[in-house]
Amino acid sequence: MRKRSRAAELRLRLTDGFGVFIVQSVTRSQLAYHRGFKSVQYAFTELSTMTVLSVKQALSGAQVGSEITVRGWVRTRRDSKAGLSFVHLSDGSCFAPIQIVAAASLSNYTDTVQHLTAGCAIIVEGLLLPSQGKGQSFEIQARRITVCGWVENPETYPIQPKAHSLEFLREVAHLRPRTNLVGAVARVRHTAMTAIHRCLSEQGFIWVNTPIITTSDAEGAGEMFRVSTLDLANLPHTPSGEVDFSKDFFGKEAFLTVSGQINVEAYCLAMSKVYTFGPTFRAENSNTTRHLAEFWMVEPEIAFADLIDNATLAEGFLKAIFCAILDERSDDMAFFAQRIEPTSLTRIQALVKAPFERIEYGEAIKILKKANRPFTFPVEWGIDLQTEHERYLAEEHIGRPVVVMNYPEAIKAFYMRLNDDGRTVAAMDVLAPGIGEIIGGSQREERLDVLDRRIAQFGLNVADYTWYRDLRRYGTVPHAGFGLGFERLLCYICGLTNIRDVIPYPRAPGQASF
RNA sequence: GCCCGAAUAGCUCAGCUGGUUAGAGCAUCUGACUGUUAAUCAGAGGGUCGUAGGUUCGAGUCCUACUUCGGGCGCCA
Repeated sequence: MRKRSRAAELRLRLTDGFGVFIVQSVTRSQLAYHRGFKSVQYAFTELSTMTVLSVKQALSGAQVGSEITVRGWVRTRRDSKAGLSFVHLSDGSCFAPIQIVAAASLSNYTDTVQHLTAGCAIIVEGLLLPSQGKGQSFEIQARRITVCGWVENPETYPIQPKAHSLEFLREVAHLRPRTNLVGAVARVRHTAMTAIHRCLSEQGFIWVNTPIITTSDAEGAGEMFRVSTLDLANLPHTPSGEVDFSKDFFGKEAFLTVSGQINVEAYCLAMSKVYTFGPTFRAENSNTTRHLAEFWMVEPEIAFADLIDNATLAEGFLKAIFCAILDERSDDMAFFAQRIEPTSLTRIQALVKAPFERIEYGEAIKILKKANRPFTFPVEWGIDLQTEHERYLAEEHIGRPVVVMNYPEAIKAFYMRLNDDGRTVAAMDVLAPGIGEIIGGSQREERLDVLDRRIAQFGLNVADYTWYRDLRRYGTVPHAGFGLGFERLLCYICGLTNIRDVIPYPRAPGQASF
């Protein structure tokens, strides 16, 4: 490695607003990269004495009366020929932009400030003051405004200060985080993800990083994406004409995971309370507003637990996430309630207060039979609930999320525990209005003999489940868990109806741009 | 995979049973005005009406195919 000259480094000191020094190294090549941007170099060198605040920190008012610096992207500019321009600046740290008051006396007022358009990246130094106008509590009286990056053609910049269609925003996935909506989703997504880790960790759960690549094609949760380094144009074959996967990278067929559950069960039967949380891949040709080919799933698994414990865990878990959103993202939630779905805020406020409705599958069937309405799919004990049935239960009959438990054994996975009635398994689904199934889980079959019968009954090869069966041979215990579709949860929280709007870069059949 | 719908300016849309030069709001540019709040007012620029065929004296409008997007259903989280 080439020895890097210390002299080639320019050390920059920035405060982050809490008085903590950040020392940042900028190499010669980085400076060369910025050679065309004089203003950037200028800003870097001048920043050493400035207090850099996020918009969120600035709007808190804690540093009112101080000279501060904020950096971000212009949302709107309004001019006053009387000698003022108002620039709304956003940096993603909170929902609200901060208002920059730019006086005509600024040296670059006419040639720069008056040409700022939506999307321009700027650095603003000035005095943080209580606002003289209505609509915001604090604003910055600019002393200096430096343009970091212009918008090369304002006429074609896609993000304008107006309502865009969600369909259009999906086409500009790289710029849509600059909108109110997608910015709010990004913050809520982060908060929900952080809350999941925090809430589980506080209850003693261990986060287990189950593999993304699996050689088990027996996970049974759907079509899988193949992982291979074989040359597709020149596949090796066995004497019998099959593709010879022994020549492949892993020496056998490999896929992207469709669930971490099987793997996390092993850690559950050692660590007691565990969860896995990561990306999950399904190669199903699903074209709906609630399916993605790549999505994130959190799967808690608890030992010495039954289905009731599982449902209780799921309820407390969802409520903890909702509470965190209400506590930490009230600004974004107010926006969703105002512009996206009026009930998005009130429904999760109500939900954290009331116990979840829990009904037996058999009871759900009775309710659906009594429903005074025609269903496309006839209702009979033994059927799997269709979307229309789930919607009726969650949206009309109950009016809020509902846990349906103990489904017929024939329609659920082999690993779910067979109930004493012999015809149902200890499975549960949490159904949310507008979204449908948000959680699917079960108590797992811990009895080896019953598990073996189930494997045979489902026509599965017992040899594929050697290590899974070991867990039942060596110190088996009742255990249970569930999977929560993270993006479906976000849809419910934000009141958005298309799952492609709550993940930064959605992957779906025929769709993997960006 | 199945069914339905849509495609007109940078964006959101209007454009009637086919008929002269395809409109509006926002955005952009110019000007006026104002401690403004997705400001307001006046003006200007901006279009191969998704693509390719067809019907017709004449197609943004009707027909066919294709492409892309959206919605519903199935599979599921």
